[in-house]
Order: sequence, then C-alpha cells, then structure tokens
Amino acid sequence: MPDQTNPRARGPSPAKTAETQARICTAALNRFLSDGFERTRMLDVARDAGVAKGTLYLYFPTKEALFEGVLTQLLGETVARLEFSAPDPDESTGVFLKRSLAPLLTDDKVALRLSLFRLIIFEGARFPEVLSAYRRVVMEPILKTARRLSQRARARGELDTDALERLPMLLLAPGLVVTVWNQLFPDEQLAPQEVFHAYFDLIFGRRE
Amino acid sequence: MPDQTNPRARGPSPAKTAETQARICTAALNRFLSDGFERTRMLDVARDAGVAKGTLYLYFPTKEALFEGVLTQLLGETVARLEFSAPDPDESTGVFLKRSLAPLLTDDKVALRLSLFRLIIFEGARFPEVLSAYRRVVMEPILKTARRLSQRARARGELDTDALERLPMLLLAPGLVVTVWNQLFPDEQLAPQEVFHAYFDLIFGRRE
Amino acid sequence: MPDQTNPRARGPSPAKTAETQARICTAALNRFLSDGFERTRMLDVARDAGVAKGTLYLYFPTKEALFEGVLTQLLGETVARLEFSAPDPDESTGVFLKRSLAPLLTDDKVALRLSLFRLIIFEGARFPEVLSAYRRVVMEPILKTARRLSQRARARGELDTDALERLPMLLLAPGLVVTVWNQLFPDEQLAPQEVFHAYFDLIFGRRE
Amino acid sequence: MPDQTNPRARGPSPAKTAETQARICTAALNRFLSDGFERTRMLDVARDAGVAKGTLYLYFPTKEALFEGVLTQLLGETVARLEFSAPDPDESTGVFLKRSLAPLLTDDKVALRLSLFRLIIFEGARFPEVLSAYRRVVMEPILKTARRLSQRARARGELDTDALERLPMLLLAPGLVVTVWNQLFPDEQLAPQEVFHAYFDLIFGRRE
DNA sequence: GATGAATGAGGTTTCATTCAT
DNA sequence: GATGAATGAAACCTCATTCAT
Repeated sequence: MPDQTNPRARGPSPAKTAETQARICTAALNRFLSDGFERTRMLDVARDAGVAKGTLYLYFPTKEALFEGVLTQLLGETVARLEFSAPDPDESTGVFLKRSLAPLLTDDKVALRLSLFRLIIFEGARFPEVLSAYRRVVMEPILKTARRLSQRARARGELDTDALERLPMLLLAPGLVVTVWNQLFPDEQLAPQEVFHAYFDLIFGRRE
Repeated sequence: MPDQTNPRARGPSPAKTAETQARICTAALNRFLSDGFERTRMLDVARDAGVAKGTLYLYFPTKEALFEGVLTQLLGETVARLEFSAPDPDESTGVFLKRSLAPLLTDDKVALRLSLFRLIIFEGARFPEVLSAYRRVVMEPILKTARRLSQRARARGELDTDALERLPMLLLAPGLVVTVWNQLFPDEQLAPQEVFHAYFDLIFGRRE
Repeated sequence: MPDQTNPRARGPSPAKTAETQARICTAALNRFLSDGFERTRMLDVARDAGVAKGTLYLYFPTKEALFEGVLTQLLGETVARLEFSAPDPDESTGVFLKRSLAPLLTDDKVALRLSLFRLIIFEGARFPEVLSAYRRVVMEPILKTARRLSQRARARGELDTDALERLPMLLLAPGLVVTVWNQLFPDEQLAPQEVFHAYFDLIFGRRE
Repeated sequence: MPDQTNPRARGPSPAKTAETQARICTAALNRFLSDGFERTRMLDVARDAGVAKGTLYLYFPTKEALFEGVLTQLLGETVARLEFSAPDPDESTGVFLKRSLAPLLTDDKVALRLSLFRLIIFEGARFPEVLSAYRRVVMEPILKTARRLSQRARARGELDTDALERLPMLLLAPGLVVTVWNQLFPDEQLAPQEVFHAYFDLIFGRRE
C-alpha cells in the first residue's frame, strides 16, 4: 500500500545495493590508485562512497577483499575483448598492432585498463590470486600474441632477432613505461597511444 | 694500532658506528625491498640489523629519513660512473649500447642498481626529493643519451623513426621490464643483461 | 716530574670535579625552571653544562636525584640567614617587615631564592623529602614569625584580626603572587620587592 | 519515548556519546589534577573513564586537545555568573567581598572552580590559548573589580594605600594560597572560604 | 540493510639509563 | 673520571574491524 503513490519503492530498493556496491568500488579504486593499498584508509573509502564505514563490511569482509573485489571487477569490465584478430596478409606487423590495439587505447575504458595495470604492478605482489588471474586473463594472451607476431615479423623480414620470442614480456614495455612514468611524474603525463605507437615504430620500423 | 685515524681520544670506537650504520642500512634496504616502505616496521629493521629499536633513531630521525638515507647512499654508491663514452665511428648503436652498458649490467653492483631503481619505481612518488635526485643523476643522463643515440642511429640508417627522440624514456623500458617482472614473478627471474640485449636487438637490429 | 714545568696539574685537577658539578647544577636549574621537571631532558642538561650525558650520572644517580640535588644545594646557598631579628620597639610592623626582608629581596640571590620557591611550588608535590626540608628550613620560620608579628601588630593596634595567626601562610602570599604571575605572564614581570611592599602596606597599613 | 530530541534516525544513541564524553572529561580532569599534564597517560584516562584508548581520540585528537577541552569546558561550566554586583552604600568593602564571593565559595562548584584555577596555575604556561581565555574570562573581571573596590575603600578610609590599584593581582592571593598549599600539603587542607575571609579581614579590617 | 561509536593490536618515536672504551 | 652509542620500556596515536541500535 505505501508504495502505490510513489513509483520509487520505499524501503531497500532492489537496485540500491548494486549502486552502493558500485559507489564503493569506484571510491576504493580511486583511493587505491592515488594512495596505494597500505595508505588507503577504509574511512576515506567510505566517505568518498558516501556510506558509513560499517557499510563497507557488508560488501567486503576485509580491506584485502575490497582490493581484490575492485580488481576482479575491473578485470571483468575492461578485458572483455582482448583477442587479437589475425593480421591481414599484406599488413606490416607494426601497422597491425596499432590497428588492433587502437580500440583498447582509445575507447572510454583506457583509463580503467591502465588503472588495473597500475594496481597490478604496484600491489600485485601482495595479492597472488589477483595477480595470477590477471596473468591468465591479460598477460598470457599478450605474451602468446607477442610470440606469434614475432615469428611472423621475422618471416616477413621486419625483425632480425628472436628476442621477442624469448622474452615476449618486452611487448608489455610501453604499458609499463606509461604507467610508471605517469605515476612518478604526474606533471608530465604521457599519452598512452603515443607511447605504444612510438614503441611499435621502434621495434617493427615505420615501413608499411 | 688498530685505530690510526682516531679522531677522538675517548668514548666508543668511531669505527663501530660506521659498521652499525652500515648494518642498519643493509637491513633497511632489504626490508624496504621485500616489504615496501609502508609495511616495513622499524622493529624488523632493528632486529635484522641486530640493534635495538632506539638505535635506529640515533642514525635517522624518522622512518622516512631512514628510507631517504638508504636511497641516497645507494645513489652515491651505484652510479659512480654512468657517463656514456661516445660510440666508435663504425660501431652500430646497438653494439655500442651493449658494450657500454656491459659493466653496469655485470659488475658486482647490478643488484644494488636494480634495487635502487625498484625502490624509486615503487616508492618514488612518496619521496619527491629522492625522486628528483634520482632523476637528475640517473635518468636525465640516460634520456639525453637516448636522444643523442637516436639521432646518430637515424643518421646511420639504423632507425627510421624519431620516436626515441620524442619519448626517450622508452630507453628505460628494459630496466622497467626486468624490475617489475622480477618483483611480480620471483620464480621466473629474468636476467637483466639478457633483457637489455634483447631490447637493443629489437630496436636497433642485430646488424653490426 | 711532569708537573714541575706546569703549575696547573695534568690529569684530573683537584677542583675540576667541583666545577663540573656546579656547571651541571646550574644547567639543570635553568632547565627545570624553564621546562619543568618532566619536560627537562637529561641530554639538554648535559649539553648546557658542556658535559656528556654519562657524566651527569657520575654526579647524580637519577634525574630525580639531580632535581633533589639542585634544590638541596639551592636551599643551602640561599637561606643562609633567614632569622628575623626583632622589631624595634617603636617600629611599625610593616616597616619592620620591609626593613628585614629588604636584604633578601635585593641582594644578588633574590632570583635564586625565587627560583627555589618556584620549583617547590611547581614540583614540590613530587619530591616529598625536598618539600619537607624546604618547609622546615624556609617555611616554618616564616610561619612562626608571621604568628609572632601578628600578635605584636594586634597589640599595637595595627591589626584588628587574628587571621594571620590562624592562617600564617597568608604571609607567603606575595611570594606566591610574584612567582606564579611571572611564570604565567613572562611579558608582564612583577618586581618582587614592589609586590612585597604593596602587600605589607595593604595588611599593616602605611602608617609608620 | 526516551529519545525525544533524536537528531539521527539510525546508528548509536546520541545520548550515549554525551555520556562517554562526560566520562572522559571527568577522568581526564582528575588525572590532570592529580598527576599533572605530563605525567598523565592517555591509557590511564581511558581506564578511569571505562573506555578504550582509541575512544579518547574520537573526542579529542591529541592529549593537548583533551587538556584544553577539559579546561575550556570547566571554564564554561564554572564561571557562569562572575559579575560582581555593586556594594551597598553603607557596606564595608570587606563585608561586600565576603558577601558577593560567598556563593562562589560555597556552592557545589567550588571544587571545580579551584580545580580549574589549579590547572591554570600549574599548566597554564604550556597552553597559551587556554591561559588567555582564562585571563579574559576570569582574571580580568577580578582585576577590574580589585581596582574599583580599592578606590572605593580608600575613599571610605578603609585603605590608606593605592597598592591594590597598582597591583590588583594581589586580590588573587587567597586563591593562590589555598590552591598551592592544598596541593603541597594534602594532609593539611585549608578551607577556601576561611582563607578568603581571613584575607579580606587582613586587608580591609574587620570593621563593618 | 545501514550506521558510526567503540575497540585494541600494533606502529612510530622518546628518553632515562647503562657500559665498553 | 669522561664519553656517547646503545638499550628498551613506555608513551602517543592510527586504523581495520565489530556490533548495538
């Protein structure tokens, strides 16, 4: 009866908890990003999220769980479609990489993707489970692709070394450079896409 | 006659304090490396150094000062000779870089050098003074060299992009890859020299 | 033999320790006065005295003992002659008090006397032995005199109350006012003699 | 219906925190009185108040703030009505003072008032803000009154000196005597009213 | 579900005191 | 005697977590 006159239900609205959780995750992400795990205080997260301290614990049993929750959710949100398509037969490797990474580097989730990477870099060592999930879902596909592309590039004469096959993590380098540099020197932000393009130019040459 | 440089006739031996300070710095460095700044407890440093908690404060007034002290000392110890000599006229850029970095990547201080880099990467944001000293002493010379070598390499046809001139920090990439990877995956350690060589091969080609 | 050419003996000169002790006491007194017992650090006393921390402990086994030592010594130095002579037959009580206290309020030890009083007021509660010595040596004679003079003054018609006999500690009031006021408001120092005279005028009237 | 003024629908009862704060203040006051500021440990205050250490910091951010809070609150509570009414035309000054101070010296807050005075005397130097508030609210009115009464008393022939006009803080003397004496000699407590009356008798004579 | 007062383990720092030199 | 590096108990304060409302 009391609900009839008001379309918005009184009492715990059904979607409210989802929104609360989202607010908490957003607040937590930003705090973890700007302060790091240790220096982030639950009180700050709560305030930023506009909820009481105790409310955090209704959604995450510990600070660690909050961190893992944030990362896990980010992982799900941001790496939806990371599969690399195959390069066109005539396409140079560098051009292919730029083309296929373009959406990942320009859509509205670049920032989140780099945030996730940053948290993994800076706090991953303390959260082995998150790290291993990230490695499985994000890194391994990249490393596999690195190997495959390296072979193709060598076959096509674009590369004259098997370095990238032996150390495929070198393909992560531009992401690392952007992430760490921007963390250390916030006043001299690098644009992710520029760094990636520059890196691919360096490795595979500019030829098309 | 063990005390030739005795600057003070009475009181505790002056050599002992040097040793104590060294023990504290070593212990602190290792703790900071393995636990990070926040999670390192002064009590642990003291125990590792074999001294009492209070002793730390005879040498460093705060935990922050201890951290900065350790880093500053490392900086002094490890970057003694960072000047890049000029490449031989006929030498390829990649070969020159491998040759001139070889001592830095193989002497008995590689580990310390990378430790310093690691601390800067992971904690630098909290210690602006140390960061700026590191940037001045270590990074700027590298960035300058990166630009210079990039020009030379282009002139010699080894590079066909000015990417490295625009974003010279890409020359730091192999250090980043080694440091971050080894931190995240301690069971799959990368060998620094290998990564650097692979990286130079990738960028400048294998040609000599 | 080695002493012959130099009239000042080498080695521990006989008067040196006395001088060291005096320096320590002076330094300690000043620190106790300006910082109070709790906030006075042994290190500061040592520095002010120009000796090492350990040296303090050669003269006083604990900080408490140092405090008591300083006070005891002050007590001996400053109250050498506190006996009140008797008033002249025709002399008014106020005039007599001013006359007989004059030396105590104007000689070169006024400051020390008031310092001692101040320490007793502010720290006496923690040092029962010193307090009781002070009471015996300084306060009781004053209280006794207060009673005697009160009787005389009443007999002479200078007072019309036995208040001072019942509560002789009221004769300490001007000392208290000076001491506490000057401690609380160091920028508005009261001159001891003025306050004492004003007080005696108030109580015994100005008549001579 | 115990919660009529309920300002917040949910969460802990708002009345409880008031009680907790009161318990903390009471405990702190007593500790500060018996041990002084420096020797009072937060843990003791907490225990006396029946709360945990951390709880103190919910109400006062530092030990200093706790001290200031206690004093400020005392100041508000105890000096509600300090205005001196004017003496009756025929009334002697001493009688007037006794009459107008009587309520302040006999109501159920005498002890608190003297406690505040004691804390100001013993710790005021370390808390300039509190001291200056106390001076403004408590001391200045008294000093002003002292001057006014002194003039009146001289005009009426009760005083033959302007001492009290020049040094009005002499009117604080009985408070000082009681406070300091009772602190130093807890076994020989003086009754405040007695000391004040005796003092006024001494100064203004017993005549009515 | 939501709140925020309360908790107390744990961290940093201080400083009186000791003792090898 | 004199020194000052070393000690460690003890103080202040923080903050993740709990739980009565």
